[in-house]
Amino acid sequence: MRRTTISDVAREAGVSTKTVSRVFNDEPNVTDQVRKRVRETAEALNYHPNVLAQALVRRRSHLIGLVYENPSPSYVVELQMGVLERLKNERYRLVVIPVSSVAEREREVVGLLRSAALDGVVLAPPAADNTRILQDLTAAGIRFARIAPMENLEAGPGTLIDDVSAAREAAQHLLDLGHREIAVIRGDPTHASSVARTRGYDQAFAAAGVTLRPERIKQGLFTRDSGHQAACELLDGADRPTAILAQNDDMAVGALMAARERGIDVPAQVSIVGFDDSEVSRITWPRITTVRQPVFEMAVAATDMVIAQLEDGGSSEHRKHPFQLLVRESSSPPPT
Amino acid sequence: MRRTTISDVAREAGVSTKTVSRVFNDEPNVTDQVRKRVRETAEALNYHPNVLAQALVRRRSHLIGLVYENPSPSYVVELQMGVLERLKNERYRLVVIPVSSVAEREREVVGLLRSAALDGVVLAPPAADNTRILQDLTAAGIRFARIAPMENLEAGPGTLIDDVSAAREAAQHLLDLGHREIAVIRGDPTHASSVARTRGYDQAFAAAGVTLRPERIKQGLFTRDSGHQAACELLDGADRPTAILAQNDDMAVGALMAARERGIDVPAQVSIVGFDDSEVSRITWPRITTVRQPVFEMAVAATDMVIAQLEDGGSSEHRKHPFQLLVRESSSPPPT
DNA sequence: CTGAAAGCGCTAACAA
DNA sequence: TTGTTAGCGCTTTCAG
Repeated sequence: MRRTTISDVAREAGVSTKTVSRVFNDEPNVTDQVRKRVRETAEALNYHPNVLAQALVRRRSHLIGLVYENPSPSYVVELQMGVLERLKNERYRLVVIPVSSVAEREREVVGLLRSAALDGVVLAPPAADNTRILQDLTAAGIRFARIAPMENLEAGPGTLIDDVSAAREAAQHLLDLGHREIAVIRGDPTHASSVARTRGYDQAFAAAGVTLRPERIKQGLFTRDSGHQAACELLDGADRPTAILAQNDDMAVGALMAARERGIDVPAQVSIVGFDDSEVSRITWPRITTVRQPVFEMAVAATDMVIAQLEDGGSSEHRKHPFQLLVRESSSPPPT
Repeated sequence: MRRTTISDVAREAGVSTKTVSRVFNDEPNVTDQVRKRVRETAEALNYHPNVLAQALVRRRSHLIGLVYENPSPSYVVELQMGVLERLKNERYRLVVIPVSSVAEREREVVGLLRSAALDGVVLAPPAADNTRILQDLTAAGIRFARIAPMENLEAGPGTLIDDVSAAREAAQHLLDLGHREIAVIRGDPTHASSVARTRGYDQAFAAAGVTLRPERIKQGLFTRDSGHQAACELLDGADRPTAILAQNDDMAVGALMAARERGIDVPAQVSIVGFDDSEVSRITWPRITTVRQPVFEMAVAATDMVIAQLEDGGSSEHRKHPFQLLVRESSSPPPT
């Protein structure tokens, strides 16, 4: 049993295929009478246009990709929900493209996207900063918009945030509380935001005349496990810091768990500050002081940019998003 | 600047399009010499096969959908990661299809899937139990596999779990600890698992001769907020239960937060037991006692079933997955 | 207002 | 081993 095609309907309704096409695409120049007859025969024959054939001839798959590298599930979830929010009530569908290591696979990524026939993609960090990927995408004619790009800003539109200032405020918060024995858990160094956040922290420390001890700077990977691991080392060390600055909330949660395992009270003995305002930062106890990144809204905006390019050329302007320090229960003055 | 097509390559390499096609599809009957020449001209012309044209003629889009209704983000995340895990190193791509209300939109869902040209779909509850959707899917020739179906088991393959027994064990755990003043927060009644879990609870209560007070049975929606809301009512009521059984972990987390807001110690004053072993159940404090559902593995298995049907007909056998009671820090004997 | 013919870019079937 | 012919199911001319 073959699927019914447009010709079946045309034959049955006694019209040409073009007329059926017109009816299904709400084009003018068809009498209401014919329109009705076509609709009815289509219904009777259980006809549904073959979207692949449409896609081929229209050169549009109506597929939009979301490219991400997965260190932090909560970040990805918000991103994805944002994209889906914008795609709701649109003809476009979301194809999820997880990439194990953008840095290593930059050569393959665009092939991956091409083989999915994507009309456009939303690029999360660190793909958003990868020069090679941006070039290849442009060459392949795949529209894109970026989440929080920090480099190659002229390469295409994106949703910007001021990671440096946001990080500075997070560090300043701890300094204001009186902390001086501060430790830092950095994120994946291949993510530009990690570099930016480090710079922001450093600006705050420099302005306050505080110098971090080298052994108090730990390298994480934006994952909870890496945060846990780093925190273990920090908390088991000879003299424990009074505060930990983690470059995202997942690592902050890892640090919180490490403290809990050791019976170290947060925030009384150690303050913890995260970054992002991920879902997880709100369900732990104590809830984690963090800097809100409007990830959801940024994803909505980026998707909007992709659609705009697809529909009407679209401008390539960036959009700037605000951050906000959220002081919660995981930070307090250092123990006296 | 047009995209290069297979004919461009054929002309340039002095062969027929079919030969180029053979080369790109690794078919036999092409001399190595020709093969090489074709590869080189393709490279020089920057040729990439148009996957939409391939899809049209092969009647295969290589797109697999994941259909879900979103009450619990942590559940969806695990599901999606499972699907992606199985799709890794496959030609298939994942299209995410969130559905606001399966019950209300059952008529539209298959149209939605058809318009995405999906080869197959993984159906999460409650779509997995929707008779109409299963029928339409079969009629449309879209392969599917289901996550934890509870009804229409003969309609197609799925990954089964024994929700009733799992729920019984969760309830039994509280009874064994000595609890008698137990409250229940139910999940969305349109999900069959909610009904099954209720039955499991009831079996345990009946066997122990315990009768729940009607006002201690609250209706939730599987969301954290709904769990929070229900717990507020339970904890503010005249006489507080000594234990709360929530039908998933998100609602359990909501209950935990409600207890915390009121300064009620968990588990000393109130025990809380969840369901699913979601990520969130492990990062709260206390960690939540729950019943592990191997959601990730089930998603892998379901995806496997879809691919099997697509590749080689595939059997339509169900696969059974085990559950496991995980006793953690949120449950203890009732206060004396 | 309607339809015939010519593709979109590819592969299947068959012939050479 | 290679090429020719005919589609896949739709839309786009452009003529009527």
